[in-house]
Amino acid sequence: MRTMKPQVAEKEMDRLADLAKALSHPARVKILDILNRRNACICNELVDEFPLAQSTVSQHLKELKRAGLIMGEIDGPRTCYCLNPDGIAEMKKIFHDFTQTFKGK
Amino acid sequence: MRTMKPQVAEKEMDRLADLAKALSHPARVKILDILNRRNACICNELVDEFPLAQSTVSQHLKELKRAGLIMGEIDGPRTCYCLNPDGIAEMKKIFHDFTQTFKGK
DNA sequence: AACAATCATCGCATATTTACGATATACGAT
DNA sequence: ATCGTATATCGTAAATATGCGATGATTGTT
Repeated sequence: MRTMKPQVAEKEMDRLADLAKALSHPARVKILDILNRRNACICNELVDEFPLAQSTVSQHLKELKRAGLIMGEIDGPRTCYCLNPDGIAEMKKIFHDFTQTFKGK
Repeated sequence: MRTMKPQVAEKEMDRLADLAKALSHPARVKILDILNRRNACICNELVDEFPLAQSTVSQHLKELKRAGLIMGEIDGPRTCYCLNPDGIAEMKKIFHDFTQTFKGK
């Protein structure tokens, strides 16, 4: 044991950067917030919340899916999006662990 | 009072996205970690920690400064970087508030 | 079968990011 | 004054991100 300091491992920092990238656009943060407050959401409804084209929203959804934060379930001609509990839990843990390493309130 | 749900305001979500952008590169996450574990750090020492050119590290430092997470104090021919306590505190609060809005562990 | 609706993907344009080497600036030492 | 060290900034190239409209694929409806 070389140090006692609460450390965040290299891999966790890489994953943190990856999650942060997924959150690095306001539209994506807001999508997560919407999916959280409603329990799930048809893609269409999401599009209505933004001044963005449908294809653009779809791309943002893809990035959130890539990061493991949401899931999309095909339901007839629609796609129903919801949070991915595992990804959200991981995000909570990693952000918590990281921010906790900093002293102060 | 229109809703009781714990909400993260639009502005906070925008700031979250901005902070996330600053954390969206592994090198920048690691710089914060280094500055946290040592109390402060000469730019030069930082450069040695990465397989990156000095100018590249300097750019990453600039982005972290832009986001308000670090400060650079000129000290003779060197620049001594350290965490910006206010920015770090804000980051902790905003990430905490946001992640807390999600149910589950 | 034809049509409308929903959504992902493609192609493209533009903007931003990332990285580097070269240069400029500032300072300390000789 | 010259030189070396440390660092920021500039110019540039390549990669990635962002946004849009058009197109495709799928499904439900008529």
